Amino acid sequence: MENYPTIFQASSSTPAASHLSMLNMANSHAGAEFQDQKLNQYLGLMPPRTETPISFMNNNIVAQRNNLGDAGTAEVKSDKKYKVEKKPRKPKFAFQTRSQVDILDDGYRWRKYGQKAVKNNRFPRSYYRCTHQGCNVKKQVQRLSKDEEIVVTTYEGQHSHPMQKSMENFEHILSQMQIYNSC
DNA sequence: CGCATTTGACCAGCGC
DNA sequence: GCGCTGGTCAAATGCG
Repeated sequence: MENYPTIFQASSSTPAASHLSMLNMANSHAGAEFQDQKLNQYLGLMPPRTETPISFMNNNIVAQRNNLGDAGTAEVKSDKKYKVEKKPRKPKFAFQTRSQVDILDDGYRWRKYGQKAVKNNRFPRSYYRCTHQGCNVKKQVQRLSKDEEIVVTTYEGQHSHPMQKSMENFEHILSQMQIYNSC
């Protein structure tokens, strides 16, 4: 399995706290300052396969990215029906959250299009696509086998539309993160 | 009825 | 070349 970087480690130990609006920071034009100035800067310039965590916001939240490239928008059609992305692929952003539930409400609507068993993991990986027309943002959701409270959500692409839910969720998540990080 | 989910099949990439 | 694995498709099914 590819080792996607973990952008955030957050906690939402109750289902009611599973809103993750901060995802928008890394994937849309919603305009959080640190997205452009810090996150993109770091993420765009990280050397290949760098494992060094980069801290921002506070010392307990790390951002990492592998070098998947950013020229991956080109797609080719195989001789059959499948659309296959060329490599290098789009940048991916992984969020690691501690949650009882797999489905994190990040303010966007997602449609599940696949599920696969993962090697060395007793939990399947689920594949989701943003249902907004023209927006082909994808995400994968996977629960860790060694710690089944940890849910890794991997985002690919940028939303081309505003999120459909209010930013209240974001504040809620931020407070959750602060609680988590103070532990 | 419309939309979301499930699930088996298919395809591509990679390592051996 | 072959097998394994990840990613996607699409028909069937479920649900409000």
